[in-house]
Amino acid sequence: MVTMLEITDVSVTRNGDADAGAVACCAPLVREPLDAEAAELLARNIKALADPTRLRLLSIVAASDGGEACVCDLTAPVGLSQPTVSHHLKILTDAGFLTRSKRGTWAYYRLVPTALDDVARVLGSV
Amino acid sequence: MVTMLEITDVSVTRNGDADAGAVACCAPLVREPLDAEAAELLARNIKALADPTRLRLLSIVAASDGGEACVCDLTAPVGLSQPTVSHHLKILTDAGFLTRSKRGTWAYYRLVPTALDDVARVLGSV
DNA sequence: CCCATGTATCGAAGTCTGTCAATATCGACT
DNA sequence: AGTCGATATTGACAGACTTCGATACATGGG
Repeated sequence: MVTMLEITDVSVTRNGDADAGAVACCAPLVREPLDAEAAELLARNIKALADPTRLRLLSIVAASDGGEACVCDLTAPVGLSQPTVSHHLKILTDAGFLTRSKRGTWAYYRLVPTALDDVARVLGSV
Repeated sequence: MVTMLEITDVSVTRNGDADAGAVACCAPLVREPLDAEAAELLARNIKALADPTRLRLLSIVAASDGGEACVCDLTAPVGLSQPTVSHHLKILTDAGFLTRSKRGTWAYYRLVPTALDDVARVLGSV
């Protein structure tokens, strides 16, 4: 699918407008009760993960060659339309779990290194 | 709210009917791509956590005296009606994050020790 | 036996979510 | 310019979710 191409443009879009990947906001959740605001914030991040398609997208991107994948590589594995995949990728990017870097006509998505670990750290007590 | 009472009935309900707390189903998510079935299962568990009220309920229960709390102790902190709180507690119980033990007219909820850690382990790569 | 209390269930209203087809946008190549 | 290919956005629709009031289901006490 992806032809050889010299890398010209590398505009990395962290997140269009939504809240940053400030996931590791708080203590391990079982340590002390969350106030309403912290709960709202954490829930918004977890909600981005609470979908089977998005979980698969994350794992596919992570396992892809070079740690990145374009939309065209992702539609077939999850078996959904291109707009739907783009929509899910936007949600994951806005939540801070993915970065988007456009090269030519392709948009390459890549895992944000610590984002998932941060959520894991808040949930778990280990 | 809770009067002293001799412990007679201790019928522990792990989960009424839904899937067990088989959260730690799979590898760390970024290790290898999830198949559709594993993603569906994991997403269902994460979805139970993807709500601010439920996150607060979990943390309040965890921080409660004796590690357990009844519904009457939980409605006030989250500021929602009793049916709504019961509903959220059922979702958390069905997902395997809480256990329900009824003593007298009260229903006491308690954290399932490793449930949250299991989810954290699947998400994180640490 | 009846009542009071704590909890669960039911039904409904409003909102949010996942999905697609259609369309717009952007970049590359001729 | 013109076209083609990859991606994003829009509009629409069905289904799920959150919440509540009303009600039913226990259980313990008079």
